[in-house]
Order: sequence, then C-alpha cells, then structure tokens
Amino acid sequence: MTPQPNPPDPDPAPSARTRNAAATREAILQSALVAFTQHGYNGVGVREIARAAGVTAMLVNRYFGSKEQLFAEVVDVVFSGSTLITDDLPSLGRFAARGLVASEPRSVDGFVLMLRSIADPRATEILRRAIDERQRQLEAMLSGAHAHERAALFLALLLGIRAMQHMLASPTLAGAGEVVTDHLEALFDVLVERR
Amino acid sequence: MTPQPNPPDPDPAPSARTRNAAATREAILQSALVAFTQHGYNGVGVREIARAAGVTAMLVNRYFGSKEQLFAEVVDVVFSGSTLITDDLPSLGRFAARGLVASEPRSVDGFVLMLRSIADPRATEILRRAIDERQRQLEAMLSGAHAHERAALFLALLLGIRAMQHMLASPTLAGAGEVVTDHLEALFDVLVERR
DNA sequence: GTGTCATGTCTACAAGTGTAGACTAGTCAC
DNA sequence: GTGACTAGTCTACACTTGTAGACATGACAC
Repeated sequence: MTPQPNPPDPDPAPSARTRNAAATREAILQSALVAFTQHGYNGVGVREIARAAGVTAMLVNRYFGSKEQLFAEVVDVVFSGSTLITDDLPSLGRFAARGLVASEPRSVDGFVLMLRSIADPRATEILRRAIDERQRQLEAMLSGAHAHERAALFLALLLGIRAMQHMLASPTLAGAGEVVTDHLEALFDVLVERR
Repeated sequence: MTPQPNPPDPDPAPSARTRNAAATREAILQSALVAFTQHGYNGVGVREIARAAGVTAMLVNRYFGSKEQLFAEVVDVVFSGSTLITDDLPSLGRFAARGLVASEPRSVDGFVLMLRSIADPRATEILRRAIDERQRQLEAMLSGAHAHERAALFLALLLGIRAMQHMLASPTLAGAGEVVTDHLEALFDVLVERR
C-alpha cells in the first residue's frame, strides 16, 4: 500500500528516453549549455541542469566527472560552432556587425556564455583557453602589422557589444537597426583594414 | 585559567577603531568595494567582507540592510568617481584609450565591478541603472546624429576592453603599450567624430 | 528464463549562504 | 559614579550547494 508515499518530488522526469546512455549524456550537455548561457557557471546548480534533462543530479557527475568538467565540455561545444567570425577577410567586419544585431535573445552564444560565467575563477580559467584559441585564429586572418593587438581588440568589441545587449539589456543595442549596424561595421573595419 | 579557551577564531579583528559608527560603516563600504570588484556579487560573502573590515557579518546588515543594498551603495560610490570619461569632447577618445591601458590591475574600476557581477539578476538590475545614467551623460556630450547609439557603442567598447584585460587576463591588452593605445584611440574616435 | 552489467536513483553529508534575534559592552551626559 | 543608548558580537536557523556511496532496475546475451 505504498505506491508513492512521498509526494514531495516535483520532478515528472519525462522518461521518454529510458536507458540510453548517449542520448542522456547529450540531453545533459544541451541542458547545461542553455543553463550556463542563461545564468552563468555559478548561477545554476547541477540539480537544475539535471532536472531540465530529465535525470538525477548524480548522473551529471557520473557522465562528466564534475560540474567544472561539464562546463569545460560545454565551452568546447559552443566555441566549436561559428561565433560571429567568418573566413572571408573582406566581409569580416560586415559579418560580425550583422551577426551581432541579428541574433535573437534566445540563441546560445559563446560570448554571452563567457560573460555570464566570468566571475568564477575556475570558469575563467577554462574560458581563457577558449578565447586564446579564438584570438590566435583571428590573428592569423588579420595579417599585417599588429595583427595580435587588432585581434584582441576585435574580440573585445564583440564581448562588449554582447555585454550591453544581453547582460545589461541595453534597449539601444538589443533591438538594433541599420544605424547600429553601420557604426559597428565602421568600428570593425578599423581593425580589419588597418595596416 | 581560561584566557583564550577557543583558538578556532582566525579573526584578529584589528580593533584599532573602537565604537566609531561612521568609520566602521566606511570600512565596510571600502571592503565591499574591493571584494565585489575582485570576486563579483556572488563570489564573495558578507562574512568575508565583514572580516576584511574587522567586524562581524551582522554589522553589514545592520548598517546597509542587506547584501543587495550594500552592493547598490558600492555601485553608487564607484560610478560617482571618474570612470574613463572626460568632459572635454575633443580628447574624449584619447582620454579613454590612455586610461584603459594605463590602469594598474589593482585599481577599482566601475566596468570591472560591472562585469564581475553581471551574472546575478539582482546585481544586474542595479548595474543597469548605473550604466543607463552613464549612457545618458555620454549621449549629451556626443552631440550630433545618432548620439544615443554612439554612446551605447562607446560604453560597449569600454566594457569589452575591460573584460579582456581583467577577466580573461589577456596579455595583449593587459600590459598594453603604444600600439594598443593608438588603435583604441582610432576606435573611440570613430564614435566621437562621427556625424 | 536467467545472469550480468551498465544505467539511473535515493539518501546523506559536510560546507557555505544570508539573515534574524538575543545578548554584551563601550561611551557619553549628568 | 551611574544610567542609558548605541555599537558590536554570538548563536542559530533555514536553505542551497557539489558530491560520495549504496542501492535499484532496465536491456541484452545466452
């Protein structure tokens, strides 16, 4: 006569996926990706991530070792995708400018993830490696004098815009139009065309 | 025979200041200013802030109401000081560029405080008001077309540079020299001189 | 059917959080 | 000296955090 003696479990656990390791791991990763992007490394707990994935908190550590390692894998995944940088040098500035203003708020973006998690030292260490690689990649494209410095400034500009847009929810830059795009392109072009 | 029966108190508590409300309040505020700037709103606890000020955690709430209100007052104080913006329009870009690269890592800066605390929703709400005011002030100076957008982009650039310098500890922009200063000035001038 | 192992859950712990209330003690007026 | 008020402390609570270990359970080979 004890079917569910304890109702304090507000966790429906979809359970559509039963005993599928790969799918479960992927579900946790996706859940973590969204959660970390929205609330930052410190702003979300493993229980919350697990619940959104339909599993228990312990499975997170089982599959990823620790919260920190999970975060590192999330960072890897996010920065594998295209983040506002194209291979075509002449249109680099235009691409970044349009990408910045065109993105809807819901999208997961590497720079937003970065900014939201930048307070925690462990997260920062992981993020530093990711941005370093991004900088090297950009530096190789921006050939010419002071490519190193210009690449760093390019990334700084990307980060700053994202900070104003998502973190501080600037109405000016969040729902931006032609004017902002044009100014942004001008800024990026200073760094791209500089020689 | 019980001079100090309990040595588990690792809190020397300077106590040079005895029963001075104003000085204690100021000490807590300064301690919070440094702590919040270094570790962010979520990265530091009231006990830690209090200990650095030589008092007990409860005094923080006694003087400031709550951690959140303490943070709000810290933000007010920091953004009252000069933060990389001058009243002289022609040298605005030069001033910001030089200020950014000249600052030593130990200094308390409003934009660093902002970036470190940007993850917490309560802190963000407070910071949003601060940056909004800063933007209005800047917008009034940058007269001409699209002053609103140019001001927002100006602040975004400041934030981005600070993010790369302090948070991600970019060696390129942290210990920066003439090259970075020149590029930065060129970027700011795009926003200042644009008409 | 049955054994076996990976997959997933439950309970628990130790640490840390912000804060409330009761308490102690210093300082100033008289 | 002494009373009174304020500056400061102590203990405690309710909560959340990441994680460890023991336990349950589903799926597949034979």
